[in-house]
Amino acid sequence: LEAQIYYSAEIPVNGIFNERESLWFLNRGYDDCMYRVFTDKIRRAIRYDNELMLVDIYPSPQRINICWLIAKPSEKAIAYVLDFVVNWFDLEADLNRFYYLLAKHPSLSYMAVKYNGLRFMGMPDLFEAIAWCIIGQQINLTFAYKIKRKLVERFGEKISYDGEYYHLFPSAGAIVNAGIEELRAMQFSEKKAEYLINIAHEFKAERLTKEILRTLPDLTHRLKFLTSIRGIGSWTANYVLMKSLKEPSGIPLGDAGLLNALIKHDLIRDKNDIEGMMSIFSRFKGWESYLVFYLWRSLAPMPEAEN
DNA sequence: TCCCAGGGCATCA
DNA sequence: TGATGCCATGGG
Repeated sequence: LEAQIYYSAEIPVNGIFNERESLWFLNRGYDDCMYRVFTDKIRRAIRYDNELMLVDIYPSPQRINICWLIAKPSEKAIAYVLDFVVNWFDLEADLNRFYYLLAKHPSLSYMAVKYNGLRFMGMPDLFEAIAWCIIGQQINLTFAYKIKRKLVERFGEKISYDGEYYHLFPSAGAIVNAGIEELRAMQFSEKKAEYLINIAHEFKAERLTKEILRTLPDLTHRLKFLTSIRGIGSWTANYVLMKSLKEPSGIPLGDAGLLNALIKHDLIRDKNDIEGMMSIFSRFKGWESYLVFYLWRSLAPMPEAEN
């Protein structure tokens, strides 16, 4: 039975795009409760102002098609969703610039071929990105997604469609009303519960927004601003800037996966080899976060053998 | 059992 | 911008 489609739109892609890599990334074995992956599309809920939407997103090499399922969206909501998808899939980057730098590196040049067309997957919602970092600090990803799901199912809005629920990440306003004990019961540590509620207050009071971060002059100032907030250290600040604000030079130094990938490629001696790490990244000015993303990618097996 | 997970902070020197 | 202990729990 065909789903009723109330509106559809398409976004052209700037250059090469490997849609199978994107789908693989979104469905790589973790239980992310923010979307549902089908063989050829992703379905998720998106809110703009007071419009609650459910969309199917069909990625293909030349374009991404979007279909609205629940109701006809307003013009502003359409524009918001298109911008959201462009940021989520990083459709505006010119990957050739990155591949040019990769080609000059003897032990990393293979990535431009093996992961050709892989685009940096972002996290457009800044509050979600920070909350996700707080949750994920120093615990394994499986457990982190488990906690995230509990938080989302308890405090987030949801849409019921075709027998499934589609969730929105909780607003800061919803988390402000959570108690430490309630988050502790969801297996947050005491500190993480404190951090998250405090950060929700910062968002609700609009002392922390994407616009404020964009207004700051450079990466150094943005890092300093973020790390002045309790619970946000260097790793979280860099991760958030690259995932949510498309900061091209963000490097989550100290990241366990990043260090493992660098050691695996024999690019650093050990996890304390800061100079070795800076030496690698100095070759990728303006594309540091892309290198991080590709190094993370290299830790996982290929999605299909014939790739 | 022990160690490590997509860290950060308090404390001590 | 030193080193160490602690937090929470699950998987290898």
